[in-house]
Amino acid sequence: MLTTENIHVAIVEDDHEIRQTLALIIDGTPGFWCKHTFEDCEEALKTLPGVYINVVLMDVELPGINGIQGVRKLKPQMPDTDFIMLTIKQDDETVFASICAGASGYLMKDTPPTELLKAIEEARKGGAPMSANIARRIVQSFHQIKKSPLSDRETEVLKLLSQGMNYRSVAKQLFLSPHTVKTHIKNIYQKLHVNSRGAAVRKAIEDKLI
Amino acid sequence: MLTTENIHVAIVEDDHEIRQTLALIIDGTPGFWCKHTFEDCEEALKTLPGVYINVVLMDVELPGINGIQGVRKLKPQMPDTDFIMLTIKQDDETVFASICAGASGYLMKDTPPTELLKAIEEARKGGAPMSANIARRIVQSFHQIKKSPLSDRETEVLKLLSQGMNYRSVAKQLFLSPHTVKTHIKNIYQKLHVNSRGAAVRKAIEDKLI
DNA sequence: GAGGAAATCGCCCATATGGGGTAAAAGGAA
DNA sequence: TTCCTTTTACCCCATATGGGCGATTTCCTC
Repeated sequence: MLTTENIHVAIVEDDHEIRQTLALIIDGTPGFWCKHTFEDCEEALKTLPGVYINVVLMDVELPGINGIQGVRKLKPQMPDTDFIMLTIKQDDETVFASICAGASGYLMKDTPPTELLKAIEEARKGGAPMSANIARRIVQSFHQIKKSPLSDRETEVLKLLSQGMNYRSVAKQLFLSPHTVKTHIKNIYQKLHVNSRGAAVRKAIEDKLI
Repeated sequence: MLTTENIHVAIVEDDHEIRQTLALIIDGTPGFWCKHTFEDCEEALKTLPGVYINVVLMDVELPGINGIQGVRKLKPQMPDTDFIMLTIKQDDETVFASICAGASGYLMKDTPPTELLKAIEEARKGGAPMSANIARRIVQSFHQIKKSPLSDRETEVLKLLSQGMNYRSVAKQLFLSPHTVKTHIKNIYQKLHVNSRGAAVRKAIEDKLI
């Protein structure tokens, strides 16, 4: 019965004390079982791919192969295992790199034990546990609030262009003269500092204009 | 004293019953105050920019201006206000569009009252409250492990195209004949099922190919 | 060793594109 | 009021583009 089975946890953490503390928290809680602890990724890479583990707590700042590189190597070999990064840093780069590498969650090292256990459960359930400020950072990376340099009409035109339409199709769609469409496009290019469809579409998407 | 002040909440939700239920939950809880309710974005747009509101609960599926468009219009005028989307859908597009529009959180409509209130507080504290599976979707959007249908060369060509280069420039850059570049582009179009620069660039970016 | 992508190069041709202009009406901001 | 932006519309013209063909070589897989 998977639902009543313990969650199998592994820890990769170079600091002896923290490692022991984490292991004690996990083993001291019903439903959790700390199966493996590693001092570094090199050790983890030797053992983890061959064993059954649900959640790996992975320190980010590790000597040698760091936690992010570790996840990048391990995740493809353990697609059903969830990786939760533990870190003292919370700069955007580290957070994103971890997530891109395949981590499911991202917690600060000072996360209280109860939170940590909840996070492990949440990761197992398919969630993406992360400290509130980290979640916000990720969300903010989507925001890009700066307002569009393009007018509504121009945005509309560019959107259609990005769908592969040409002057005539856009004109027909928007009930405009092809000449007008062309004027809009010229203005779009000026505003975006580009001079081709490809570059315009790219810039528009990157800047979330369309 | 901001810390002891009630959290001022507004609701935009077309379903009468849900709207009343949400308002009751909020007004029935110490520390929360439902200041406004709206049936649609049009109404909300008239009133909200002029009032003091901490958190807006915004239905996604609204008649007329939908919740995403609503947030896009409102957020720039209310940068200190947090928007939490409420939805029955959880498809990737909707989630991402919401977040890009400026939403801070994203909850399913069946979120229990206590969770909802926690989410409002969390948003106010600078977090990004979202249902576990939605958080996971966002995280997964970073993963994107699926391999490209384009060959390395084609990817290279498309990347240059997206920067605004034409056949000749690309050819020069890659030490190829313009004919070859054209052939690559034709193949790219075939593989991506498009027939123009704009659409190719768009698809490539959306599928994270370049 | 046959089949199939990938990468390279070529030609023809109708049409789309981008850059250079001009201009007028409507609406908001200074 | 004046100025600017937006939206609409038109002109000319050189060049880029996309679709239709075909071809060789290499390399990988079956």
